[in-house]
Amino acid sequence: MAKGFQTLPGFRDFYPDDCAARNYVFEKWRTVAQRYGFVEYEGPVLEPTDLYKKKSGDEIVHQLFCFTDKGERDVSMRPELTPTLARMAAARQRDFKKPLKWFSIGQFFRYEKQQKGRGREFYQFNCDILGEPSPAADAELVALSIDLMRDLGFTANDFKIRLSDRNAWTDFATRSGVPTEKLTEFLQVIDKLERESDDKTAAKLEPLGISLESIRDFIANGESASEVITTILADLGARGMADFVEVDLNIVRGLAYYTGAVFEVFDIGKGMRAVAGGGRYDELVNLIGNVDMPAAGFAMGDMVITDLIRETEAPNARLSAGMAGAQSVDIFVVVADEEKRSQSLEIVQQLRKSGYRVAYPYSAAKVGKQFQAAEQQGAQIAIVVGSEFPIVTIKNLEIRLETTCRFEDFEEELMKLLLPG
RNA sequence: GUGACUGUAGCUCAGUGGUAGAGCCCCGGAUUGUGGUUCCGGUUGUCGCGGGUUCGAUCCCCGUCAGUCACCCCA
Repeated sequence: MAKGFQTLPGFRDFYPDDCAARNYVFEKWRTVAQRYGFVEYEGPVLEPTDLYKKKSGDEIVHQLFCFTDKGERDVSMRPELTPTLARMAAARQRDFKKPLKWFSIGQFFRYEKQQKGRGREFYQFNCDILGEPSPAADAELVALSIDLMRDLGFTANDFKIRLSDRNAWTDFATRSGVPTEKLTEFLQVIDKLERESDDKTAAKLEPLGISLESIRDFIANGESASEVITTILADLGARGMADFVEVDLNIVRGLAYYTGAVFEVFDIGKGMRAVAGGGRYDELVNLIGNVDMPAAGFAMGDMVITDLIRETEAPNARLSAGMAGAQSVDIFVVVADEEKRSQSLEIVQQLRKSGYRVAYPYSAAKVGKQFQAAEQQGAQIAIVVGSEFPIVTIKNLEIRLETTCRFEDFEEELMKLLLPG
């Protein structure tokens, strides 16, 4: 351990169990997105650094894995997908019917100090609707995130959606006389409202001519703060999802590019972390690709959600079941007599051809050991091939019931054993 | 980038100023063809790395690297 190589800080090895857990999450992401009619896409892992500077400013470079390639290009490992998506959508926007409903599952890199729920490499699910200005698109994304959480095994007791609308705040600011150029600064103050002391917040608000009380009042009446929120709530209510949603104007999200509704998937009681977040960004595609295209989307990272799954009973049970299913075989062929190894192989391949997951021992081993191996690999069925071949024994390992039959009939007998259960 | 805590077998951790243990895991076995229990046996460590104090350090001190957590940030 002291010698040899280790992973770089913030990078992970995925041993089979880790990989199974990761793939379980991926599978949920993918199936729920497809259930909503989203199609999958992917972009390059390496992009010109300017792509990110354009969106986020020059300081972003400190948090990028960036370098100069052999062609003297300034390049970066992607820290997020949205700029790539904006470029792709803009470049071929005439090729696609609107709205575009696209999702992606990919790996991202950020040069940051790692901590709980955050490494230098992670996977992220991105889900976006482009070319659709209606709040119906925002509601659809919220609904998708709710269904995703439910598919993972979470209930309304485990998480909630905190829904907000940046325009509610910009309207509020305008009414209150905040100059346009101070808007971003104002939103930053709102963003930090929950984390900063009242005194500090009040001090920051003073030069903007706004009182903390008026902010509090506004938040208290969030439900009626904007028409968009009302529309989204009605939409989600019609889906029977009202219980999951809470209007919370505290949410504005740090990003400068959000232009309308924003939301976060928030866990309840396990440390109150945001497990996913997103919102409307109607101007970003234009900024990156010079094409006007309204857009909304959200993203979920693998680290926080996996932590949360492991810490919550029902979701964790589902995860374990999913992992076990992915890592087990269906049938174990016991080579009881080495003389019959070639006949065993014939059976093995026939079963595999039929689509079963099949394992068998590579070297001579006692029958007891082989049954142990069958057990350990999660096989439901063992087929014993021994000296009595062409008679073989088929055993259902769960109910410990076995029958014998001729080798020619074993698949038929197999079905009988699998069905009664 | 800042701070706190931690760093002993593959894993979870004991331990003592005189060169180390337990459990789990893994491997083998329990009168030669039937499995989750049980029993027996076995392997493994430059005690994170470098330096210092000391007759001597895994244990004390400094540094470094790594990990964990918090802050910052969070696309």
